[in-house]
Parts: sequence; structure tokens; C-alpha cells
Amino acid sequence: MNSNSEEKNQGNSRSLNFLESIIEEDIKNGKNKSRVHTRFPPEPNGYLHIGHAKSICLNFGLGEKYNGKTNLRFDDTNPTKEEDEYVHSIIEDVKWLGFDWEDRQYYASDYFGQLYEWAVKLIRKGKAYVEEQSAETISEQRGVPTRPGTESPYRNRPIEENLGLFERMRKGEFPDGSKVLRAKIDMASPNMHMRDPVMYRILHATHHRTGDDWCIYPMYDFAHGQSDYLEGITHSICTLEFEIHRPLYDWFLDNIIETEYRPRQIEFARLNLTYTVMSKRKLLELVKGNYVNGWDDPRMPTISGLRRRGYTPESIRNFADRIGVAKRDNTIDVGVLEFSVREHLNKIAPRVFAVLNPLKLIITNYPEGQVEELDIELNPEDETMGSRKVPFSREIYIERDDFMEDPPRKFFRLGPGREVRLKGAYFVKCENYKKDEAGNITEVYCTYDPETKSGSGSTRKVKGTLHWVSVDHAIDAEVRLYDRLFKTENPDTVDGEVDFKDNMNPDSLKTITGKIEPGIKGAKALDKFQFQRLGYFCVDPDTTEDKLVFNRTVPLRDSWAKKNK
RNA sequence: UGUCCUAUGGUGUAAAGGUAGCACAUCUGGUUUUGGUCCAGACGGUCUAGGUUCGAAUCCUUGUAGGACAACCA
Repeated sequence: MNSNSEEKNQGNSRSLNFLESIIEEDIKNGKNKSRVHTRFPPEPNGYLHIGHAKSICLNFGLGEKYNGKTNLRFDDTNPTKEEDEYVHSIIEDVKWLGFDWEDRQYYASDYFGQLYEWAVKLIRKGKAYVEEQSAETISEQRGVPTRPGTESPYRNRPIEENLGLFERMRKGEFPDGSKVLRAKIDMASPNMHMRDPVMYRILHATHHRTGDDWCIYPMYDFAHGQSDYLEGITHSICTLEFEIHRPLYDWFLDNIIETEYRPRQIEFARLNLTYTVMSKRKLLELVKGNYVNGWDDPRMPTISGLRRRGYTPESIRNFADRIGVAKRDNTIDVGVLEFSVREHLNKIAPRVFAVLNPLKLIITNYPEGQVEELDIELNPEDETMGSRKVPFSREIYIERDDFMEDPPRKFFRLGPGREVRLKGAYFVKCENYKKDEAGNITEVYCTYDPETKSGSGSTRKVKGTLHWVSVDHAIDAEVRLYDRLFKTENPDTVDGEVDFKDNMNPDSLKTITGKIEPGIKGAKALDKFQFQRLGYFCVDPDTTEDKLVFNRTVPLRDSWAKKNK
């Protein structure tokens, strides 16, 4: 899986991203014995999304590239928000993306015992104290970024007293919120996180793994760096908003450990996508409010949503590689994601005929009752995929958009007197058509030219080629046509009182019934196809034995539609 | 009126003091039994002002702009 880095290093360029530069520098200097060990540390309080995929690809990618390792670690220090369901979904998603953490699946909760001992150690060193004021008071005393805070009256409590109180906190003698353990650092620091941050809080809550063993839980800042340390992590890669936490990350380690080895926190800019919201909170809101049908709704930017939509792990990994990584805020055009999935599906998806908006076409000079089994390639991009048989007969469906009563000259499809090729079959020429009282075209009448059968060597040319499905052989399927969930490029933008949900696209899902060639029978959930000339489609898990359901992953590029916009 | 981070085509991302390149998007043209794919080409960029240097996207200073930080969340 090193092909990407090899590609990058081709020629004489050594194009490294800033993370790789740092790592190579560290390796060169023999830092941490030149080891590289990363980790992906999700909190199990929601489903993973495409932004996490970037982080996963980064962390595991770096591990692979530098012959190191990557751990999966659940950052589960807050029992009130974390659930087992999320742990399972995260495991499934990371695996599906194609990464392997072997036996290195850890939990911050694995370290609760060690963390507790280290907290005691800091108390003994006079670097931590038990606070008894309310959260509100602590917050007030912390000050604001531009003004220093004031010291807590409990700040200089004797060590023995702190030890006793902390012990009793652990034993469950105090109610939630009545006390916290704070690090004694600097109430005047311009960095708010250094103003005696909370290390432990009392939470009489059942933890998804440790049950009721604990009623005090460490805060993120008191857990993350030490967890990294315990796992031998060398490069602890996280997003930009933790930049300001780094001094604290280092402070705890410096005051707890004596070894030369030390993990290093490095921050990168998180992914933003146009027409997409990416915060867990907002995604949760969409799910809970039934704006979408669950975390894996194909319109969601979650990994599970993308999977159900028909994205492949390869396409997501290529996407992550393509967008790069840096420290400046960025918004990627969602078109890049779509390009990535088309790129992969074009190579692997078998082609199939499906008519989504059917118009009946009758070939008047084709014998009634006759059926030809035509042999049609499965993928022009990959001959080894071979071909399939498609039945052809006197009455077929074509796409309504492929016929115009009064077409412009550049319209390469069917119209009165015009001739087109039916892909894999014959040329047909439109002789007539029928309309209902409302003026809708109901049937098109054509004649075919038997000399023009595909593969017969006929040299006649025609400009347009249409896909089609035999009326008698067509299989009905439910087809879910998805469009972007939001109609504005940046749904998060708060113009006045606008809620992000007000920016939702009311037409993000259209469900129709399509006519598909009979060979589609037996398709299994998540099987992917190109509906020729339309787009890439994927079998939805809602499919049953007698009802096929497809999701449109992404339409094909359509320069004709674009020109006519 | 604090600290920290960031600034390269429309959007991303390279160039480690020496030809500003690549991808997506956009536009042309070619091939094509998918108006797809593929191929070829075009358009378009170093935030400002100084300084160092033979030479600055890169180093220094200044300004400007954007972002982060004031949960007992992560």
C-alpha cells in the first residue's frame, strides 16, 4: 500500500507534506530511537465521518510509510456521552476503509488506574489540588483571555489534605460537581488552558467498559498525552483546535515521567467540504430530528453513509491523498470527492442498461414475438470483465430525455426522421410518435435497419447512441436519486438567524421506479453498477428477494446537460 | 484590544534561498457503439509595505486578513 508515496517520490521531487517532513527530521535525528508510532483516537460518541477518514488515512498512512505502527484507541473518558454502539461502528468503519491495527485496540479507560496514580503523584509534588468551588465560580475566577484569572482559595491547601480528599472523591463520598482535582499551573497564563485546568471530575455514571468501578473520571487533557505515552506513540496527530492544548499536553508529561522518550503532538487542519456539515453535533441533530434516515443515510457524510451510497474504500483513500494536508483552514469542493468515486467506479463497475424515465419505443418492422439475446460488453475499461446477454425485442423503453419532438441541431438523439444507434443492437429511425390529450408523448414508432447490427461490421455512422431495455424483459426496481443534502455551499454560515437546517435541499432524495435489464436479478447489497449513460448505482440493503432497491452514488459527468444550463 | 496558528490560480496542495509545479474545477480540440472514459491544449496564483541577499513564495520587520482559546466536552 505504498504506491502513493512511491508515486510522489517519482522524478526528482521529494514532495513531503509537513507531517512527513517533521517525521523524517525526527527519524534523521534519532528521536525516540527513530520509531514511528501513530494512533487514531476517536471518542465513541458518534459515527465517523469523511473528516475522520482524512485523519485515519493520515495516521495509518504515516504508520505504513515509515514502517511504524498505528493504534486504534477509544478516547472514552466521559461515560455520560459514550456508548458501545459507537465503538462497534467505529471498528467497522476503520476496517472497511482498509486499515489494520492488529492487536493494538486500546481504550483510554484501560489507563484509569495508572492515571489515578499519576494524579496522586502530582498532588504529592504540590502540583495539583482539590477544588471545592462550583463550576460557575471556577469559570469566573479563570478570567478571560485578555485578563488574568484569580487564584482559588483552595489552591494552597496542604498536600496531605489534598491526598485525603482526592482519595475520598474516588471512594464516592461526594456528589457530582462538588469537587474537582485541578492542576496547579498559572492563573495568569495568556493560555486559558494553563489556568489550573481540571484534571478529574466526579461523575457517578456507568462507564461502557469499566462499569461502576469509578466515580471520578479524568479530563481529556489529563488522559490523552499520558495514553500516548503508555502506548509508545511518537507522533500524536490531531486537529488544529488542540493546538492551544499542546503546552498542557507537554506540562503533564514533563511533570509525570522521567524517560527521554516523549510523544509529540502535531496539529493539522481538519477537512471541510462544500455543501456539507461536518460537526458530530450537527450530524447527530440531523439523525435525532429525523431530517435523514439514520447515521448511514446515503446523504450523510458519515463513512457508513458513504458506504451505503456506493463509495468504495479505495475512492475515499484516494480522496484523502488527493486533498493533501496542511495547517491552514480549507474547504474542499465536494466535486473532488465525487471525482474520486467516479474514477474508481469507472474501472470496476459493470455496465448495465437502466431506463429511469421510460418512454415506449416500438420497432414496427421488427417481428412480433422475436427475441434476440445480444452480447454486450460489461466494461469498456476492462475487457477481462467480459460481456453479458441482453434481450432485444420489438418493444423497448428508452429514456424520455432521449426523444425530442422538435430537437435542436446539436441534439444527437432521437427525433422525427432522425436515426440513432441502440447500443449493442441496431440503428433505428423515428417514423412517427403518439401523444395523449395533454400533449405528452406516449409512444415512439421506429423502423430498424437489420444491416446495422452491432458487431456486423457495418460502416455506417450515426451520431447518437442510446441505452434501452426490452419492455417484456425489464425488471422494476426502486431507484433512490440523491442530491446534495444542502443547497448552499457553506451551510454552516450563520447569516443572521439562519439555522444550518434551513439550508437543507428539499430535493435531496427523489424515489422513482426504473426499468432495468433482466441480468440485474440476483444483485446483492452494496453491488455497484454503472447504469449506462446515467451514473453509478449501488444496491441498497433494503433490497429484498422480490424488490430491488438502488441508490444513485453519483451521476456521470454530463457535458450536454452542462452546456444546456 | 491577550496568547497562539495561518496566508501560493476559482478550490486544494507542492517548490527545504535558484525555471512557481500538480490535482480538482473551468474553457478548446481529438478519439469514442456511454454527450462517460481517455488524450492533447488553454485560462489562471505567491496578502501589503519595507529589509537581508547576486538572487526571496521561502529568511527578518511591519501592516492587513482569517482561524483557535474563556465545558467539571473531546
